[in-house]
Amino acid sequence: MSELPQVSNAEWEVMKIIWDKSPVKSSVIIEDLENTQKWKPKTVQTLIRRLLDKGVIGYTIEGKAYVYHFLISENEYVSRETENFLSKVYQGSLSHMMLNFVKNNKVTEDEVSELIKILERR
Amino acid sequence: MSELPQVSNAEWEVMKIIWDKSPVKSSVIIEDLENTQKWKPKTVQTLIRRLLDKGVIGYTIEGKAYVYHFLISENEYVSRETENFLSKVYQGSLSHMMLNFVKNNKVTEDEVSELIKILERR
DNA sequence: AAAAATTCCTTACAAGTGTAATCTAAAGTT
DNA sequence: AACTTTAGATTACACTTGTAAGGAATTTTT
Repeated sequence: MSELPQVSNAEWEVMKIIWDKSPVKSSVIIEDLENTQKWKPKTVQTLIRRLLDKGVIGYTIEGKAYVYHFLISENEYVSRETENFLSKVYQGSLSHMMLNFVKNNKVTEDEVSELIKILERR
Repeated sequence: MSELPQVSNAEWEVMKIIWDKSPVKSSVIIEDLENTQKWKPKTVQTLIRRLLDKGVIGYTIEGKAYVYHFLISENEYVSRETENFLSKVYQGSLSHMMLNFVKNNKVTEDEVSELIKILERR
């Protein structure tokens, strides 16, 4: 199902926190992004609201503030983003991507051994 | 230099053709995308125009029609897109991505051997 | 209780995007 | 030369996104 709502880049930053810390109060999200992204609290609240509207997150009320949680898992989104990216840039092929990395010397010696280890341990 | 202009997804489809066939007449681009994407000729022309405005492509006049060529290489864009993607989704780490692929069984046996071959041949 | 602070909801607004249609000028056809 | 076709330029228009500010209600502080 292509039912995953779109999540913009800015919204993605909010999702990272929610995936990480869910359930989480907005104050925590706001503080985090105020530091890491220099976003105003109002900006963050807009992003949270949009994610609610899109049905990507939900909340329960706990005393005064809302406590947010994700409704769609990180894995679903990561998978979709990855597929989209690979098909857009590398004809959908991970090997293509790897080839390009190697060809352009974008991987260090160490990383190469790590990658091989990961692949062999499969 | 972060001077690479943004290229949207739809524009990217146009670029793929231009990178592939440059120098190329608009009629060729239009026909291609009419088939592969079901886009109207006018839509494609808009995209071409925007790429011109952004300075991603240029043209020379040849008789009646323009002949387009890229001004920024595919490699530059592929690199940037890849970096953006990795840093957004996998904390900038190719190993992370690979780990995820392996963990979620997103690679076939064959692809694994191919990847290893690519890595070893480096 | 009044004042202040917090948190959510509503509104804003420009730039970018997807997806074209219309207008205009040049070139080809009759 | 008039007519038709083609291709670029201009205009359109709604939706998304980044980036907030203003209002309202509720809670906390004094």
